[in-house]
Amino acid sequence: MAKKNLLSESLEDYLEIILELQRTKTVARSKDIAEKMDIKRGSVTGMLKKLAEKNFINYEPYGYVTLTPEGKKIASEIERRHIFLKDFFYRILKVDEETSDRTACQMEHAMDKQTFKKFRDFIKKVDTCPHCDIEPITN
Amino acid sequence: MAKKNLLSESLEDYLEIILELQRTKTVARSKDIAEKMDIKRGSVTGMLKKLAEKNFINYEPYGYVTLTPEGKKIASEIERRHIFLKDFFYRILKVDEETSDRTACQMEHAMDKQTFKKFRDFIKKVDTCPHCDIEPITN
DNA sequence: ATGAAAAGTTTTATATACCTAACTTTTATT
DNA sequence: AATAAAAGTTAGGTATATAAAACTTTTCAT
Repeated sequence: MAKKNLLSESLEDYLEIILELQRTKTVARSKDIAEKMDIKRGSVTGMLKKLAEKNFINYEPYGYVTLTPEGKKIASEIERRHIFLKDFFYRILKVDEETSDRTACQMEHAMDKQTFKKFRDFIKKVDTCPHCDIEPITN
Repeated sequence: MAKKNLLSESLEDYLEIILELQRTKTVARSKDIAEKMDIKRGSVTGMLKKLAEKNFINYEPYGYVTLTPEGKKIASEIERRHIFLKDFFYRILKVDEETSDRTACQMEHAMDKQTFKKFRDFIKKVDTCPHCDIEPITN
């Protein structure tokens, strides 16, 4: 059985970005979400309503957005994956930064919890293993 | 700049499945595509029309479906990725087969050509390196 | 050769996630 | 306090990918 996520990839991205904005700007504003995602402000409102309905954010019209505990949990998990994957592509595989970021953003939604853990443990082991001195990858 | 694919993930999946059906059943039938993808027959028709319009398949109403050279090229690439990724999850990470298959299916669309090549080369190297004897992963 | 079953198609409808443009609320300036 | 600018919302519209159900074409058994 496919273990279906509660949230679409897109909604997970919103949570991730809201978390990031909370940290860097103290508060998440609709305009900044729109800018980060390169979409229009109007599109954000509807998605915030969905997230509020599912209880992942606190949202009042014209107010600021904050993550609920459940929202924060998911956002943190996605963010951790993003950071790990981007580092893997950028530092280990020597993919350029922009591509590393974009690819991480795609892949962070693709694995279930257990699979991602196995993946991360595997990469970490290889990365830190003194015998596994993988040659720098060349183009 | 995001190097945008010509095809959506969904359309790429259709091509991959058509290729597989061509091999296993000689010919790709609408019904079998629907079954493989767990969708309804009616939904297949519209997607086949799109693929035909973009010149990735040969399609005549009520006829059989075949891949054009361009379609075959893409289908083969996606299939290669699928096989590699599934094997990585299943054999190397010891993820169960169904999950390995599903995760491969998600990830096969996430990386651009160059990034995938680097990923594959990295995994291959670790997998065949006599010093990199990664302990079997335990749950 | 006919009629039923199977396969394929069409039409209408749904959900998701966007956009545009007009409108409202908030904020900031004077 | 008035008002202009900025931020946010709303309403209507688009594209993608699906479903349901009626309809058409093809295939197959007799």
